[in-house]
Amino acid sequence: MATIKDVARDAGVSVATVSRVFNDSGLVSEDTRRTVLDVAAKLNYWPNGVARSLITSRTHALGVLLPDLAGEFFSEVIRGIDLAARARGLHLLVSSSHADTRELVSALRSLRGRIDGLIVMAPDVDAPSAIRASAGDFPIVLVDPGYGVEEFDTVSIANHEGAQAVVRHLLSLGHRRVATVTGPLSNIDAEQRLAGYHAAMRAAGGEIASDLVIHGDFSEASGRAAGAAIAAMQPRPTAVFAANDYMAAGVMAALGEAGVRVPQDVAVAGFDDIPIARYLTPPLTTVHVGLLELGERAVSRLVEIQSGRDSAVPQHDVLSTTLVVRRSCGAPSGEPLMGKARS
Amino acid sequence: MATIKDVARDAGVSVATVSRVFNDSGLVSEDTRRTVLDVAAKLNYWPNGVARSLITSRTHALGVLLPDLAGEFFSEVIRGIDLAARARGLHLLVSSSHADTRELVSALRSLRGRIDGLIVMAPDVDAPSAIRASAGDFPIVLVDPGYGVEEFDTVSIANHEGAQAVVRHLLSLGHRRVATVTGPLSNIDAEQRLAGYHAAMRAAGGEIASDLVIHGDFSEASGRAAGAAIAAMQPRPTAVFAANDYMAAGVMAALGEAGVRVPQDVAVAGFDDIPIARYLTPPLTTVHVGLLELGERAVSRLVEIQSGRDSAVPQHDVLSTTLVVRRSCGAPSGEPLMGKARS
DNA sequence: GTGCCGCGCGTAATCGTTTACATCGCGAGC
DNA sequence: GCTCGCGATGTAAACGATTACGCGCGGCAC
Repeated sequence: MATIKDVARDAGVSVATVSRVFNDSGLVSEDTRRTVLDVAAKLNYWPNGVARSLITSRTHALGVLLPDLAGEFFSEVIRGIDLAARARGLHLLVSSSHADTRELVSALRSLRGRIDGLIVMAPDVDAPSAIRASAGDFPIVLVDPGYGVEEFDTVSIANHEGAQAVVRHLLSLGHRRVATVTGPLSNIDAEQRLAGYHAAMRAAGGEIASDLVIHGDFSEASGRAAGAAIAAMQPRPTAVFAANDYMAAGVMAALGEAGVRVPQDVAVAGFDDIPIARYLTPPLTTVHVGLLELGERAVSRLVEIQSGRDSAVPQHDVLSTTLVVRRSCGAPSGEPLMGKARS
Repeated sequence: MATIKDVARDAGVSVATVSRVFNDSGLVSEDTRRTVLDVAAKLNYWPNGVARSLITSRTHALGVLLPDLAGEFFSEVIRGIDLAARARGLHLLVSSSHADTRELVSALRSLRGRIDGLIVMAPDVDAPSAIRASAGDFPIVLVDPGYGVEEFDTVSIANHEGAQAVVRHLLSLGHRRVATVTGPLSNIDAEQRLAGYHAAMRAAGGEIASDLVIHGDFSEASGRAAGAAIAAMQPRPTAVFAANDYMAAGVMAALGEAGVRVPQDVAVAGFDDIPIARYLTPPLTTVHVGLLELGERAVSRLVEIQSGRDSAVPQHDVLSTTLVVRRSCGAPSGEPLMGKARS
């Protein structure tokens, strides 16, 4: 592969001039400029990004650490990040499936010097301190972290409000016996969504009972199990709030198999508004989370920090949610059937 | 951030020794080894990846160029790549949403020197030559490219066989009037799947008629439109093969709204077996494509080429498909309802 | 005692750029 | 005619690592 020296030699100029041509740093005559560009094209030359990064200490790449890539939740988040990064001419160095904190630390290390900033989605509670300890000197934004992470910039989801809104909606439709299927207990989203459920139930006179809280793990399978349990309960709840859409899908499938009709016999609602939610039968009432925007905000915050503006104080951005009423809860739908198709 | 020099100074050794410690290249006494490691830990030192890459010309990163990140198809492919890369200690530099070939070329350039190999999913027919012209000196694997790309290593999907198998299955259930909804004409998958449909129809005595071929664009919306059209046809086809699962979902939704029952009135089948396929109502009969394996094979081929083995001749790997019978086609299902849940 | 071997380590070149600083030539101003 | 200023270009020092090569030294064989 041709280097800057080859181009300089063939064009009869110094490497500095070639460099200046490729960096638009003016002060090079139109003639030499053209010559250099011609020679470069002939040699298929393009500046080596790594060498460039070494001297400028800018990589034009952002690191993205995710716990997983499966499912539409992560898929949408990373898509949002990609869109935002692309708009700013940044590359993405992704790394997922970090089972434990140790793996996360080793991933962090190998990113040293390769990225200008980092976006981390770390479900583990002890992750933040590990990150602080082993990260390089690049800025970091935590997406959807736990409580009380003061030291980092964060972007999170208004889980509590969203859950409250959807449960309040179910109560407003006349339901009193509203069950919930939770996510894994250690997960912060799950915890906050459960708290939102409790708050709404208390505030609006829902029935409070421990058997109405069914534990799941965010998977479709756990939703199915919960759905089967709900179908068999005596008396049966008249509504179910699942802490994410995948579990809601499982609940609906299990209810259907047990001969329980949705929404006539039991209303169902989910959380996240992943793309498939609208394609389920019946279309799922859920809480819309701007997953794309989550990524956009993380990237833009990172760029802000880098550019020096506003660097000192970590900011805590909370993404608000919107209730999306579809047919699964039995209320008149607020959304046209063909609307908002995401292709 | 501490550099190798800082560590060398504090540990009272030369930079070469520090380097040797971090590269396990033997020939360093246990005592100095320990000292160096201690000092490094104290200074939070870790070798700078960029500097390392510059001299070794190994980046331990793979580039991934995709047309898009949306939807479960791409999501699964990239997940497969990620899994395979992680298993080999490689990072992923992803870049998506390349509307045209020009954008692809500029992305390719900026990858120069930053990756050890490249995986490209380029739907455009003219892409391969553009890639060859502007790529660096790293190996390239094309995933699911068009016909006749002899110069590159490729991994593709057995579209023709898969489509033939599913259509043959519909015919074996007694259907004769089988419609198909195609993908965009320019897309190679769409073309091959349509060819497979035609081949099966001809071979097994299906009804051949041009109005049975309905054009779509792989989006759920186009599937809905096709479904509405099918519901209104006289006489109505008794089965539909949609060229991907998203369109099949749209077809089923539109049929349902038109009061046409699936599978009693019309059998429906799709292609790809994306994760949501099993959660649709009824669960979708489709052609399973090992999307994860697609990624795995691309990565392993790249690694093979790098390691020098078997470098010369481009290989063309074809991933076979499997028919997955679920309830949407009315045949006895081959899959237990709870089976194969992907979490 | 001498020569040789090999371990442990240091010196310095190198990777491909960017960029501060030096240099050169040339027209303007006096 | 001499200096000054400035635009265009070259020289060389970084950036942070890896690694070929060389060197000192202790032990062993003769």
